[in-house]
Amino acid sequence: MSDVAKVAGVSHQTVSRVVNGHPNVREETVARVRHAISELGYHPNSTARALVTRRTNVLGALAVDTTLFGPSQTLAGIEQAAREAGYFLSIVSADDPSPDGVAEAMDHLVQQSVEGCVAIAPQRELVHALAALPGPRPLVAVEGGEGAGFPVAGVDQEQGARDAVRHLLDLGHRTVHHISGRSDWLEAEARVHGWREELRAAGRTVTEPLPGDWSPRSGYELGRRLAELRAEGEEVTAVFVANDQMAVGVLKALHEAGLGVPGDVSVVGFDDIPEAAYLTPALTTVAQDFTRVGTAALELLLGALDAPSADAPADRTVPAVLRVRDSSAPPPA
Amino acid sequence: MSDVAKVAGVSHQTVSRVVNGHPNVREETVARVRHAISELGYHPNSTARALVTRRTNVLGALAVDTTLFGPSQTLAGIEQAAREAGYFLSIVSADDPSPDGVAEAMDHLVQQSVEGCVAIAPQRELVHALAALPGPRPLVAVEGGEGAGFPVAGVDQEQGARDAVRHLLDLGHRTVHHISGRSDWLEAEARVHGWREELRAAGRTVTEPLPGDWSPRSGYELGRRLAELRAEGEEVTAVFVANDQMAVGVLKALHEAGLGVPGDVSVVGFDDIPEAAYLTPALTTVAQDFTRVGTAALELLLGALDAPSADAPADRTVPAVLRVRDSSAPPPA
DNA sequence: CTGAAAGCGCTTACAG
DNA sequence: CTGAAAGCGCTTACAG
Repeated sequence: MSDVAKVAGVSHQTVSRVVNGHPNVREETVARVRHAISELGYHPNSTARALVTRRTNVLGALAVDTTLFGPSQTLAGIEQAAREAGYFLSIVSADDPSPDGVAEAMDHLVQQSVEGCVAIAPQRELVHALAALPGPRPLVAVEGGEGAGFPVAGVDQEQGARDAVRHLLDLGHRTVHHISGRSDWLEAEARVHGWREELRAAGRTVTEPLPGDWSPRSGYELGRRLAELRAEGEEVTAVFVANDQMAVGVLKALHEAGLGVPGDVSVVGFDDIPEAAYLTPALTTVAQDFTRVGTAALELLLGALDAPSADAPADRTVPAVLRVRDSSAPPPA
Repeated sequence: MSDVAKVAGVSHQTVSRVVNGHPNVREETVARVRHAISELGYHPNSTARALVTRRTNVLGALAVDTTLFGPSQTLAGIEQAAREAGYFLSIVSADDPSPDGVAEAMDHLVQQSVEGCVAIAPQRELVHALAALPGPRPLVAVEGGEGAGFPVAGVDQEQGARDAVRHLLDLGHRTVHHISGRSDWLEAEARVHGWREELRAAGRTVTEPLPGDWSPRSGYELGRRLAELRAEGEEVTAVFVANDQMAVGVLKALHEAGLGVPGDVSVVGFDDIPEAAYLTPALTTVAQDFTRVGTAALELLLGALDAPSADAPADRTVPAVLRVRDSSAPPPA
């Protein structure tokens, strides 16, 4: 900056003024300074600026298992929103949702003096660990479940699950089986809950959920189990699968068992991954708008940054939307 | 820090010494300082430190379309490797590979004073834009293609493609059709090249590649085209599809056309997405180890950081590995 | 083993 | 409209 000042023949604070667009600088001076800046290829040192303004302009993001579709999409949404708001985004992943793992990850963010943080926190354990930590504040959670002391942005999982079940019931199925996600995930729990409640509200039998782990493999195994149940005489005509990846496995298992979808069994997934519409049969599923969730989370964070004292910031819930395709139909006559 | 010094009854630079683990501090002093630190919940200000050491400890990552499996996996690999190396990772995405879009994204990184940058640069245009930019340096590219002036880490796309074709040829197919990826992507080009060369080396007919765009939808459309070609009398017994998502669409199109896989047509994909093994039939594909690519990219960057003068840093190539499953078999008799 | 001094590159009042 | 001064919170030689 002092080099620029020298070349332009002004003091370094005049340079600062033009860099920061302050008024009260003669036009000709501005021009001279700008010229010197581009001539020297000068870039303001963000570190020095941050030191004096006490604003780093960086936000932190805690990411989890990005091999999963949802988390990786959400992260992209957050990044985009952060950049639009003029912030830098520093990410750290927590492969390990234990208190220690989370503490280490958050410490990384704290060390960096982030101004705030959004945590993708789909697991119950992770949310608890986050709440217990001094960590960076303000903090907003994505898919985190309420009551942990920070605002939450997420998709209305329960509504999505209810819509899926209702769709199947409307088709004429007497009940709907469920293959659930990892039990430590809040989303898995919310979908189980929505599924169960919709069934109860309709006065239908509620079977035991088959516990999956989100992976195609577990979907496959549980799909086989479903076929066995059917072979044993249980009425299995429809299944709501907690995510599309498992649904892929279910489709395969059912096919191998000689069961037609949707002829014998209807299948509904969750997520609407890009492949969903091109599976055989095209998968009926519940779409989540992860980009909107990311944007909503960032709005919440920005709000907290603007008004740190505001108590009880409202959560943000994005609706889930059912997309009916070819894997669901009326039950066999 | 001065508060800590006061509480511990030492000067602030002694505090600095214990924080930075310098030798030559009396044990008892260290203990007193540590005590004061934890009592006050003190965290060193990374900004102030960065200002004086001239090291921000942050690395930048340029990400592209993270809805795609590969890029999002690679990013995760980079993040992990960066953290292990003690760096922070700031990400910025370039949805737009044009010079302007890239310039804006890289500028964001420059403003942040990153010490180096790894760019996921799968498109030719993006690589050129990167090379033309003053941008942050050192810079290493992932999947970027050589000759742009910075080291590159990536999977051996050509070898992967050749392996896929060889596998099909060994099965007895006379030739192999190809559904390619987005033509502006270097990986798409490398796979086309590998496919073509392997066919040529074996003296087989090289058909015109069918140009896809990576999406399941384009796979579906091109799969239909393939079925038409076959109906018109062309010998279509095997197809190498440039990624698994398109292969999903191809499988659907073939199925709808009444063509069996692998009975009538063998299909081989690329990527080995989690769903691949659970499609019907389980997809033979070429796996890429994105985590290793991310790690390799970071090693390259760290090397460049250590020895900025080292000329012609070697590129790093990770082998692709063919995974034979159920979608490939000998041609119909 | 420990402290006084200088300085990293900026911005923010304060003068003029 | 513009400059001299102080200070953000650290680290790095330099003394002692």
